[in-house]
Amino acid sequence: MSYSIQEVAKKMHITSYSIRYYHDQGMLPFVQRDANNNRVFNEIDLEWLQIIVCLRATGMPIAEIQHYLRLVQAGVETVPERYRLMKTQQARTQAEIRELQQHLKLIDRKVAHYAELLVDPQPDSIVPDGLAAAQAQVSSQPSTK
Amino acid sequence: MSYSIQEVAKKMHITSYSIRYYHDQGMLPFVQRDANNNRVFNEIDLEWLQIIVCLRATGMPIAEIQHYLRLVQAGVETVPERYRLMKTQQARTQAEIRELQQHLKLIDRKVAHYAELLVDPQPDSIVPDGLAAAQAQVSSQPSTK
DNA sequence: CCCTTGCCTTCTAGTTAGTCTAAGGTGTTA
DNA sequence: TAACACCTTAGACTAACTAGAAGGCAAGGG
Repeated sequence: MSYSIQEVAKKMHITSYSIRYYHDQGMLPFVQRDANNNRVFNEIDLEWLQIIVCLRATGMPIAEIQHYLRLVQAGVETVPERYRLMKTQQARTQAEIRELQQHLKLIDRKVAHYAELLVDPQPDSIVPDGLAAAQAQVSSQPSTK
Repeated sequence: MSYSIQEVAKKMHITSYSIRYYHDQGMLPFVQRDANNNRVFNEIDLEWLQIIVCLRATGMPIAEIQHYLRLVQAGVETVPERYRLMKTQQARTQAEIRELQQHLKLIDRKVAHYAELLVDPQPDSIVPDGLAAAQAQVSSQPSTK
């Protein structure tokens, strides 16, 4: 099976712009062209793109992905470095998930707070968002340390 | 208590560049200056910055954070919109976490695969990274669709 | 008193990773 | 034969930082 750039874009949930960008950066070295110079993607290209999308989404910079690609193409003697690279990425992603979960807690609190206010509106209450307090501060001493 | 920009940067795990950037964008409206024109941050500013960092880390664009800030400053009648905004951000963050967990699975598989290769090296085996297969494809038919 | 160190300032330029527009080619359908 | 849909490239634009240059101010040491 072969696919057009738009089909691939839809399949991968990214834009065709990004795919062209990755291709321009040499990250899709096996993409073919048809008689009209259009890019033609096959299963292998999709597999590669899947990895690129995964690594990008988990925060790996383009340059590092390019390096990884070169390692894979270089053959089995680069397996140790590939292993280290993936281990690092694994740790990075786990950390990122934990961080997001922390941030989510704050958002959950905000949601709960606003839900409460919606049910039981406080007439301009005390310290709701840390902003009522802020405005109190503004009108108090100028506090030049 | 009041803090210098570097102290705040350390506390919040962001750079002083980012803090100045947020301040320049009007997102820290209560930051004071000392006699030397240096920025002086207090607890309220830290609270605000905490929210900014949280919303940015969970993917909210600067413009939307600015909008949220304006809502908070506008008073209680904006609580319904603030609620909707935070609900959206909550959903966005939950989706992002799920997505990262999916991507992590692929990374886990790569790690496991390389770990196996390290213990039991396959002499340039079949379809390890989707690249041995790719190179096979290259040397086969040019496939101009 | 001067000099260095260190932290701050503003302004400006550069970076990353896309994202989009313009101008144009090709192929299918009405 | 024209309209439409799809592709192409080159290059401009964007968001959100990120960094460098040039300089102010205060503390401390010789």
